[in-house]
Amino acid sequence: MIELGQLEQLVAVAECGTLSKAAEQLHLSQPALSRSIQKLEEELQVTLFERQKNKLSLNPCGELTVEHAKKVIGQSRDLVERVRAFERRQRTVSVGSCAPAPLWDIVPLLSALYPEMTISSEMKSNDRLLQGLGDGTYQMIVLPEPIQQPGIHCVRYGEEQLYFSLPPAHPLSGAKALHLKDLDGETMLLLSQIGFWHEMHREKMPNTHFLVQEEDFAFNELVRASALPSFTSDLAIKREGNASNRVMIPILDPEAHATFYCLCRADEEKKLSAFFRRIESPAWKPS
Amino acid sequence: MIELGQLEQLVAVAECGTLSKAAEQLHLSQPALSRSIQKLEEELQVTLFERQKNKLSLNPCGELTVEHAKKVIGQSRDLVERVRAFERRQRTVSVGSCAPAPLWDIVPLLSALYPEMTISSEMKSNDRLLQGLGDGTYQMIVLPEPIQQPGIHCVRYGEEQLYFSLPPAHPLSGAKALHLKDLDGETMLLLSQIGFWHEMHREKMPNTHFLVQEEDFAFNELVRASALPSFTSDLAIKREGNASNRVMIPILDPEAHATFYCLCRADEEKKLSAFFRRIESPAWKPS
DNA sequence: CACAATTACGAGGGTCGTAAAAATG
DNA sequence: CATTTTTACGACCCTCGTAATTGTG
Repeated sequence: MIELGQLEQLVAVAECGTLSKAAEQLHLSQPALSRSIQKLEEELQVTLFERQKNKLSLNPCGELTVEHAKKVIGQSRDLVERVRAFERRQRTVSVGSCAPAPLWDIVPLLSALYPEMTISSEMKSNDRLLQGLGDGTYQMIVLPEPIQQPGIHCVRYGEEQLYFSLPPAHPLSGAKALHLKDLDGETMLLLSQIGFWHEMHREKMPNTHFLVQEEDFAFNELVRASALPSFTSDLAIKREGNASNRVMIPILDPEAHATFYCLCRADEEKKLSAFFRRIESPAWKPS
Repeated sequence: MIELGQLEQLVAVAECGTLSKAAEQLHLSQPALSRSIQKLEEELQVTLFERQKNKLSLNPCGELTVEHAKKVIGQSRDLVERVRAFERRQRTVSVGSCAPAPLWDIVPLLSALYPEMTISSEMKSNDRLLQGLGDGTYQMIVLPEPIQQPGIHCVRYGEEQLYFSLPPAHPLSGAKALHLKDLDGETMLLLSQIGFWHEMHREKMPNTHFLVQEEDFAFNELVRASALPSFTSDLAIKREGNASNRVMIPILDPEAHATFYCLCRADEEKKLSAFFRRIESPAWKPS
């Protein structure tokens, strides 16, 4: 039986041009490679090289063999890649979310419920999420609205309320509640990884100058150190505590309030049943 | 590195359902196969089977692997096949002819000129021959007419004259020459392997009842033992001598005279140059 | 004389088979 | 108790590397 190792050796010789160089590349002694090639020719019952005592060069038959060998080798590499990728996917739950807050609870919860699984998560636009749910990129997605579709399982997850985070010296820091337009036109700090909330900011506060921060740490430092207004939410406050020297003022616009829904494909609902049972139970509250 | 042998073993286990049966099929002890499979899983870094102490069954990942393994194995078999076929073709000259007589000389001549080559020959219709010359099935063909085409090399080879072979007792056995229609309507012996001559018989002797013989030996026996008229030709007479107790009478119809031409693709003319030089030399005569 | 391929030969590793163990229906 | 898988162990074959040979530019 012909073996992949032999084909690799043949290709190496073909590409190096000489046995010695190929042997070096293959971490093999040159005599060993010489024998291997001879054995390959024996098993194929075909001579692949022109022998000129001192030189070895592919004959037409050898060139054809190399050509096919590359295909076979490529396909075998492909096999390994695909199988490993498949296995990895079997062992991972991919979650896509429209906003960061739901992931704060969902990822740890999934980790706890499926300890042998890898949990991967990312944020994307609603469109991308739905598409990814369909094509298998995600096993579960979080949207700010319910989807009623055959083949899709949809469960209400929780809510999030947006707040302004103002320094006490701000003129509006005494207000009980505000609208988005009340601060429109000012300069505000904003995190970049906030998912679908970005749309709202663009639409309802078109005149605001946002200083967008990529990093969580940098954002928090600026919030503490500067007098610039920024955003937060009930979930963020629960998670990180009240930022020192900041006043949190709820935002009255309906767009500043989100209700999140967890969706998965109906044919994968069973695998995630433990998760859905948990978030559907009366005891469940986003912490 | 993963090897084809391991993939074959995997496929065998998948198809046999059990290690023992697969081991038997592979002419291998069952423990050895058990280890090989384990090693494959190790190298893939993936478990392929569900282990139930007593039973071994493919998991989804294993099924995927088997699927791809079959492809790789198939492609490697294909490699061997193609390479061997290519090598065989490198070492053979395939000749196609419209009639048997030219091959009597051409095949031995090619064998003598190219002693390291295998000469293969067969008879086909003119259409098939031309097609086969184009697609590489034949390196050379023999037609009863010249072809003037760019990319095709065409050389006159020789001629053949058809004769009636009559028993002395036949009413026409005294004639100096005859036409085909003179014997139309009688019962005649005919060889099956006569190439394009068949068309002529069908067209010019539509009322004749032909007793077609598949075998050369049977035909000759019947010619000797019976009083049935048959055909022969100048080339056949030169080759086999005058059949005892038969009168050979030339046939006057132009269709009973053939001029043969040897054709090859212009891009292969060089390989066959020795042959063409020979048949173009003034000394050449079909023996 | 450096470099390339082949042949010879001894050592080491890997794979095989036999034997034994564990588990199942 | 027959069947199946896995582990243990010793033997053997195969391939490797070193060394030597031959041939070339």
